[in-house]
Amino acid sequence: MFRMVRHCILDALQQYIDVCDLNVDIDTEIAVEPPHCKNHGDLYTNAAMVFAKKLKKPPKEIANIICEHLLKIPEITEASIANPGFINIRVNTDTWKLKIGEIIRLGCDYSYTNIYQGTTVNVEFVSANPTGPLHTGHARNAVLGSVIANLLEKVGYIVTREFYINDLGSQIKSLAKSVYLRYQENFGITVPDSTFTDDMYCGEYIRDITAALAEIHHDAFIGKDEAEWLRPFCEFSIARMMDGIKNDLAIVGVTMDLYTSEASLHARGMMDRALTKLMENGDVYGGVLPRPKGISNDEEWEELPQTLFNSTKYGDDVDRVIQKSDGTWTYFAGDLAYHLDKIERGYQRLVTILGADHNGYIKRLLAAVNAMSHGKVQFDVRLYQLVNFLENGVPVRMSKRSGNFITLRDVVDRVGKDITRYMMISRHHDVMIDFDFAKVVECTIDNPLFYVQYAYARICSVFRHYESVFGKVDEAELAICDTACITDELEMELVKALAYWPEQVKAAAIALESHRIPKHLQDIAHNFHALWNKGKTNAELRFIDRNDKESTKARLALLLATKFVIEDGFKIIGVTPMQEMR
RNA sequence: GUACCCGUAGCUCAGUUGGAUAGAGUGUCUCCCUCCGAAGGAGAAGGUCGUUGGUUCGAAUCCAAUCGGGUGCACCA
Repeated sequence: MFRMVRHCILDALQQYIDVCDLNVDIDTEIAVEPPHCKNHGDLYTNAAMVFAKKLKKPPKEIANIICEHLLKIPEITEASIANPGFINIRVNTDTWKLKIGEIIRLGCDYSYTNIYQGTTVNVEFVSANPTGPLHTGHARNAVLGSVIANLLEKVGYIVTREFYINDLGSQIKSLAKSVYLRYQENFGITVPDSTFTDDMYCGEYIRDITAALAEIHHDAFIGKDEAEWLRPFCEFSIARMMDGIKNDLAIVGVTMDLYTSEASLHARGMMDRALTKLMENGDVYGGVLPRPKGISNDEEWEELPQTLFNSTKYGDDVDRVIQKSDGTWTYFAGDLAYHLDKIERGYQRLVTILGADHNGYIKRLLAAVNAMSHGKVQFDVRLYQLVNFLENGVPVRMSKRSGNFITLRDVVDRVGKDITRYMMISRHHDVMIDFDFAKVVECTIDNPLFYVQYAYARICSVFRHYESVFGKVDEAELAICDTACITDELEMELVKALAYWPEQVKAAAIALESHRIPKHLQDIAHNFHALWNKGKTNAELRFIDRNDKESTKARLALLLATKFVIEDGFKIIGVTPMQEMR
């Protein structure tokens, strides 16, 4: 219905003007939506006013043309113009009700719109350093990334979910050293905590790695030089940490398609490739950077000549160092290499999910991708605000090194996967979340997720009741049953809400905003609960009428469609629907 | 100092990417099960969309200032 109106608008204008000159994206630039005020009809569009600006013609003239076309569509019963150029549309009731059968036939495919037709997109998310288990901040990243990936698939993208492993650098060495210290303890060598320097890791999980190491290698590395044990300890620690991270992801329902390691990029000479690529553009030069404003005057700062990327040309605040004065690569060089790797793998679009603490990093990443892909790859970085973790209103301090942090596993163990996922995505990614353990646990009843779950459980309950009266439900039969008895205002509102669902999924995908999905599910659940309660006072609206199988089937068809849409929404956000909640 | 984000009902947040009379949940008040699940529903009350200008048919939304809060600002990863 929504698409039909959009295409009709496009057709209307094509007769009078060359639409190519307008270059309008009919899916994103005009609104075709249910109006806030019901008096305005079923749908409204602002198309006439949008085009009025582009064509420099009066909105009402354009509105007239569009209305004429809309009225040629048999399903549209009314199309009128309101000041200053809104077009209000009414659609035949039977046409709305056809959606019920359509939803039952299509199931979860109902919300699929192939507007991006197989465009390839890489969604990089989590990418936690393999120096410890995932914590609460990663939980938001993981859930957000996975839902965005699901949404992109809904609009026709071919999605690769990717995790970047930072397995080079000083943090990994610190990890290996920490493991080595604990390893010694397995053989009676006491290591006081003071041996651990600030940059080392002394969480309990280090002992888990150590125990496994000692079992395999026994005391082979005791008393040996660092040069001998550092490399194997790095490799072993990373492998163990990544196993743990993969398990952590699994318990929040996240599966990656690909893990790419920084070390492998290094081994393939990707840093050099990236440097060469930028040199070809003339974006590399040797120079000296000014002292950054952010570091205090007490700190040392040497002005040394280095290899720089001219990132300011692409909107960055300052140019960035690729190679230090001693010729070694910077961390940013690794990211250049990684993003060149992604570009060369042929993705048409890249999406990266990062925590708010990376906000200073976005501009240089955008500059890098823009420069290396010659502006041909669409690149979106989504920042999410940090999760404020509270225990009865008191903020929990977390430090990765001391090992004093709440892990993702802790959260899932206490509140479960579904509540964790729902909490992490039900708010806009730009807004901070207060995640209070005590509240989340004690207020599960108040959690909006349960409101939707309850609607779903009630629907399932009706189906159980139906089967005890009329026998097994035949879904194919429901898909084609006569819906003439569906006439009540609340019933029609539910039908229209279901009809609107694919549009909402599409909009959420285009905006990369996962929080819209739970919001719309709540709206649908609300429509359903209202209808349910109306049946309490008005017996004619009850779903099951023992004396009238035909109208019972029609109402069951509506419920089945509602059930499918909730299932679809839950699938997108990765939550399991509950058949019963007793 | 500077970059990015936030500021909407007592509280927690939406607001479909500039649309019509700004909406939910929660809390307060009043009602609704002889009944398919009351973990629900109907209604009342609650607002200078931080502030001030600007852009236009039209602004919570865009722009410029400004106030308050958050997160960052390496040649470290």
